[in-house]
Amino acid sequence: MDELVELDKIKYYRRFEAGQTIVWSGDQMEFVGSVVTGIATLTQTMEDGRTQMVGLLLPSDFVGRPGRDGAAYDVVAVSDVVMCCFRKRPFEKLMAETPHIAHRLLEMTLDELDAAREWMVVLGRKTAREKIASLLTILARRDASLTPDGLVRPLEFRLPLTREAMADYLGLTLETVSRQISALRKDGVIVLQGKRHVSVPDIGRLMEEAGDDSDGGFLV
Amino acid sequence: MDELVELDKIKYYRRFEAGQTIVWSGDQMEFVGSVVTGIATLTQTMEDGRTQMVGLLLPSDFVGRPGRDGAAYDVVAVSDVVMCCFRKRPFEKLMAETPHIAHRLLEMTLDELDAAREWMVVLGRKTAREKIASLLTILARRDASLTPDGLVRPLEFRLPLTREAMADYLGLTLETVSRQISALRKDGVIVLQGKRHVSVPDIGRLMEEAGDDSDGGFLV
DNA sequence: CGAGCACTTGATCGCTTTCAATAGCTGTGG
DNA sequence: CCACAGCTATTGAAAGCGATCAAGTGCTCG
Repeated sequence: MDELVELDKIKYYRRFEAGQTIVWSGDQMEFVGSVVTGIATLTQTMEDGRTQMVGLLLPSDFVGRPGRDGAAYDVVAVSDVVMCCFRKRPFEKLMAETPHIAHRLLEMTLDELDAAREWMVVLGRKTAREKIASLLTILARRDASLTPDGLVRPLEFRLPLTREAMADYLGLTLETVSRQISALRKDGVIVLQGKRHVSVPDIGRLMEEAGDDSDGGFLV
Repeated sequence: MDELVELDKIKYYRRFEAGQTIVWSGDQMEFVGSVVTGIATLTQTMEDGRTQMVGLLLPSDFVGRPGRDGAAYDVVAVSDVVMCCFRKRPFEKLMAETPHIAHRLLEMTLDELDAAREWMVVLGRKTAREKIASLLTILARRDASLTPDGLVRPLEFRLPLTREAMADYLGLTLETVSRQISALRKDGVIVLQGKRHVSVPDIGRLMEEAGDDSDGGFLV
């Protein structure tokens, strides 16, 4: 794997604090990279201040658009974030020379496109309650897939996002997010320990609430 | 350009009638290709029948996911459609051998991803009126970019979608679409000749209504 | 202890949906 | 030629869901 050696030579790490903007929309991007630890968001803001999250970056997710100069969206660190970065020009050069990297990038971009389209259904057609359940399902799945041993029961995870960030992801207001989370808790779909720790007694139930065709309680 | 010759060898054309489903979600896809003439949509349907369009395929747009077996969405011909197809296996083989094709495909996928994210803002944060104006802006822009001479004024185009298809694109009901189109017409933002022919006296005005930061009346 | 922040909860408003009736168009068959 | 079915689109009235406005709670950190 020669290309990994080559990638190693040009990689470096950067650390960002929670709340810090990693990239400003419209700016030149001098690097591409991937999230190592922490959570970041991709957001678009309209002139009047309405904002919509268009991507949620969890560890292992790629950031940047090889071949494009400007950043299309703000990238904001939600928690403290460590990123593995490659300077853009050397990375693009390497990409041009190593087909394997381009292929891998295409795969990842297709995955992102699928995720974006899945999210369009959530935004366009789901109720507030279904939106919340959908987000929780995704977070639960991502969390479980990162746990090496596979199926952890009972399913528990920490909410990485504030109510406002969830609202921006879901096209809702933070008040509605809060109300729907309370409602799911009252109905026993989720159990909260504090404001940020969620446990899901029955993932199948949660997926039903999300309106997805789950018909099974298993992940992945 | 050797790869074009190779592509030529494996390409063929298929014709689909308006209303016909080109690909069923979940089915194996035996080809990839691109739209030559006509309009098709990518849609996702929930079990209870709610449907959301997640892509609009105009001439030159690519269809298919190299490296993936199943189709993720229904592809439906809105008008009569002619597609240029390549059998999937030979195409993938060619792609593996010719880095240029993989690069081109990555470019196109990044474009689609941008379009999907732009649409997430529309779905999540815009009002019904802004949604309609956004769709009309996109159609006007696509239409103009296809006209070889560039800037055609006055801006006129045929609406390729039914009210219901627009509703599915915008996450609205067809009644709301109808009402908002009527409202934009009453306010002079657009002029209708019949139900399907639109002319836009002032594209800047339309873009303002879309809530986008236009600050200029020029296209592209 | 008080300021600041994230969150919750309540009351009301209004936009979009829902339900329903009607119009216009096209094609078919008596 | 007209009647009628079937489809697309428009319009009206009423209902409902989420937004908005407004307190108030609980936690952390100075």
